[in-house]
Amino acid sequence: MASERYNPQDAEPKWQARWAEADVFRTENDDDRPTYYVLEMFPYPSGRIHVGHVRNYTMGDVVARYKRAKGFNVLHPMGWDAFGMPAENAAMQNRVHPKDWTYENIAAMRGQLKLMGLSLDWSREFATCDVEYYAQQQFLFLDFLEKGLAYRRTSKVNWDPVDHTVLANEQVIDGRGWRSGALVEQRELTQWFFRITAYSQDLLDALDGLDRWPDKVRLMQQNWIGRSEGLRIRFAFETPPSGGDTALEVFTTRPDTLFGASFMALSPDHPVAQACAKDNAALAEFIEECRRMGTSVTAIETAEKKGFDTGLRVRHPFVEGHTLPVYVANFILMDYGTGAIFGCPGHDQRDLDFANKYGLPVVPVVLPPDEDASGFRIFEEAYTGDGTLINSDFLDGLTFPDAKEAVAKRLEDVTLDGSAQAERQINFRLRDWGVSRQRYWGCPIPIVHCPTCGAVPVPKADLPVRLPDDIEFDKPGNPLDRHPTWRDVACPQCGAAARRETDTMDTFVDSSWYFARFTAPTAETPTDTEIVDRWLPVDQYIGGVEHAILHLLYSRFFARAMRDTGHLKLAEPFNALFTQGMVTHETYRNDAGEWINPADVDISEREGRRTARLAATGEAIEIGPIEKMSKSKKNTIDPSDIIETYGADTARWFIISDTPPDRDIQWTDAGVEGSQRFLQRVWRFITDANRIRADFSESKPESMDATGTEIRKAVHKALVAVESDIEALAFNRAVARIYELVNTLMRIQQSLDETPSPSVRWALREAVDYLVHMMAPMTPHFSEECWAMLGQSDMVSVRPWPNAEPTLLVESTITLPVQVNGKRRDEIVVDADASQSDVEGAVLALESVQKFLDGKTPKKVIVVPKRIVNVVA
RNA sequence: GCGGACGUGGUGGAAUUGGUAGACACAAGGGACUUAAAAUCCCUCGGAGCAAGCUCUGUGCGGGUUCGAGUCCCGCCGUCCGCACCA
Repeated sequence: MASERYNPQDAEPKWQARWAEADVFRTENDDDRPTYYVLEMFPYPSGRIHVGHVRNYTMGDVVARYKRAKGFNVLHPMGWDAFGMPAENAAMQNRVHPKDWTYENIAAMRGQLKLMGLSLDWSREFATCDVEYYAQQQFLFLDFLEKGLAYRRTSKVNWDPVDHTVLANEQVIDGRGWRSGALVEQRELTQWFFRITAYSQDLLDALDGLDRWPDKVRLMQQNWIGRSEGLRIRFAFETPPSGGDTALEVFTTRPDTLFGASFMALSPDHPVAQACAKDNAALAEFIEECRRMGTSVTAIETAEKKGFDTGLRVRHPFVEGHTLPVYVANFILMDYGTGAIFGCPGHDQRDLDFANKYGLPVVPVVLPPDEDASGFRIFEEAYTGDGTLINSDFLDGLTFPDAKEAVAKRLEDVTLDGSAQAERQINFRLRDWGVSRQRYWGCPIPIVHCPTCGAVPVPKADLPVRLPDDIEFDKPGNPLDRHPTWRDVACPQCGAAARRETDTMDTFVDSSWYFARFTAPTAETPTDTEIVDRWLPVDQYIGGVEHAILHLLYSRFFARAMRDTGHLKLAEPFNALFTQGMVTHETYRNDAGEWINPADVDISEREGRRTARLAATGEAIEIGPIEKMSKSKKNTIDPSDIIETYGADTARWFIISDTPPDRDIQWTDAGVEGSQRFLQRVWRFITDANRIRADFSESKPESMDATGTEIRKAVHKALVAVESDIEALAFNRAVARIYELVNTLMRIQQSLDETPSPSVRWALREAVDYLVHMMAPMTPHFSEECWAMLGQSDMVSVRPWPNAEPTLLVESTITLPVQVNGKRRDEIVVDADASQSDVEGAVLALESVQKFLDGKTPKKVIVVPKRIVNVVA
């Protein structure tokens, strides 16, 4: 029976096996065709794939399959971002080795991904925890070290005293460790850094050239890099502090407000503050208090501006005899600028709050354009806008850019202790990237610490530094520190007893260059320079917007650092970036307020009213808001369940339908079932068409009849539309085009008589052929099954994309809407090449237009060729 | 606080970038087929007015530019996101 249903449970494993057998998705590096590298952000092997992965990898696969059909040599690899804390947490909780846990998860997830029918070159697969990969990363580290792009210094860190580890700022919640809940301490630790700031300006400038990145991401990176131009000014101390410098340096972007300065403020960590605290117990206590306050968001928002007068005073650079008090203040950051500011209360809100609290003078020096100088006062609100200078001696009357320039010029020429009192400076918010982690499950930093030679790089001949397998997780902290033998080595330089560096690298390092490694995953060096330059930059990178800053910025840094160490030739790794939206789902709760998984809920809808019940017991369930899928709200869907029930193609089709791929998509059962129904509908259509279509060997009739032409026009127009939609990653529009085409074709097919003409039969053959091709990137198994049904012996996955015939895309006549006074009143069919005056004449003759003109002559007739006609009465 | 994005039927969303608003889909309602269900097919579906062709109205709100505005400009309202004591 030809009307059998399409059965994905049989078809999908069959085609997956056929693809694997023929090895059709293996990519060779030496191939004459143009290259196309499409990459989706590789997953962390948590154990199960989630629907977000399905969305991400389906989008990439559509592009990969489409580009392959378009004649490109496509690189579409997959790997695993496999180092990281969850493996160690699992080790502590379940007494499994992080390595076993990780590789088992990878095996499970690889199996799940294979069920999706992705056209991946699995021969290039690797995990970042493979020693072959992290060994190469250690080479890179040594090369960076040699170039000064990696270095070591002490730095303040958030230290969790219970877990014995450093925490990132995001892992500190209200001053406590996110896992342990312990009060976080500030500790000075010696840490390894990558000198990302060496490229601050370049990373910023090059954003302009990334015109195929979302503006949003570029802007976020721009803000993150945070360039500001200003002046570094030295204020002479009236009486220098003990052992300190003779002048205090500050950075400011508002040198124009210098005459409004009424105090100086130091960070509690500023050397001068530290020095003063030595003989001032009260100040030492104040500094301690500032430290305890913490860095959490709420602490910062609610904290009162507080200060402590050190008793020191500095001289105003322009006003002879005028001195300013020096405070230590809790709102000054040590790691921005110089860790010291001059406070101008009139034009900075924080400075104003501070000045009001401590009774310091408030002198307005910038007058808003619409204010009168004599009446202008500042009380509770600082004026931060534009204006002209007042109360400022030689600056009076200048606009504020001019004033900035005037101050800079004058201070550059004034000397203080033999050097200029000020210099222009560009400051960045971006800081060097601390990569040390006190963790086991990461890439070991290839360094040996020798009591005499210091930090000595492990010679390249001795690489890799392998992670030892025999470790214990019985105590918190880094097990490498407690390993009985691993850390004890001879110094590579002097041979004396020395210790290995036990810190491992931040896992963001692993993901900063994996895209390069995919081009030659077994090379003896980090990259094969010959091959990597052929593939990079990645033509299309696809992933979540949550990586807009860190991962993408680090990767851009790595490309530059790898270029400067000879591993690459380019600076920008990703030519085009696409950030996909999240997957959301309704939430459900029972009477007790517990979250319920969608799989356990039955939904019914009558007269627009939706109700939910627990499938097992019939208990009423409350339907909550639609939210991002999360374990905590239990509103997750397991892709494996969906694939088992409906097949991968249904899941793939659903996830790219309807919603634009950069927006959040709502997962609904109804939507999935709709996708399933559509595939069955196409199956029926092709089955029916197959009965009446012409044989593939039959030649094209000399001339097409009207119905044949109608079919062909619909098909060829859909083809070019689908092409441009896929090129634009507008998969939802491509899907809508295909729906439209199938509707049209089915309508025509239903109206055919018993024995259609040769033209129609031939057109129908072409129609199903093209339809199968158009759907193949989205629903590959289904398309193969259709292709086989049409009697083809090869696979549609290796077939070229069909060509549209230009003559079928143009119409000889067009339908123009006719407006009278901007309102649509009628439409008119005209020749495509009709002259404007012909169109105008025809429109004015229309009865509908006459009716609205009411015998009068129109003032004006606007004819927009091939668009619209508007009659102005 | 600073920066940015968005607002279209019951729902997801189209709209060739200033030219027929609501393509396509989901949901809902009605009908056909069936002993029945599933599956499938047909019809209706922004609002108001008449049975219907038809008319008016309609893209968060208020103005403006234009022959013509979902699209451009100004001012509000709302939602979401990023950064945040950055001098």
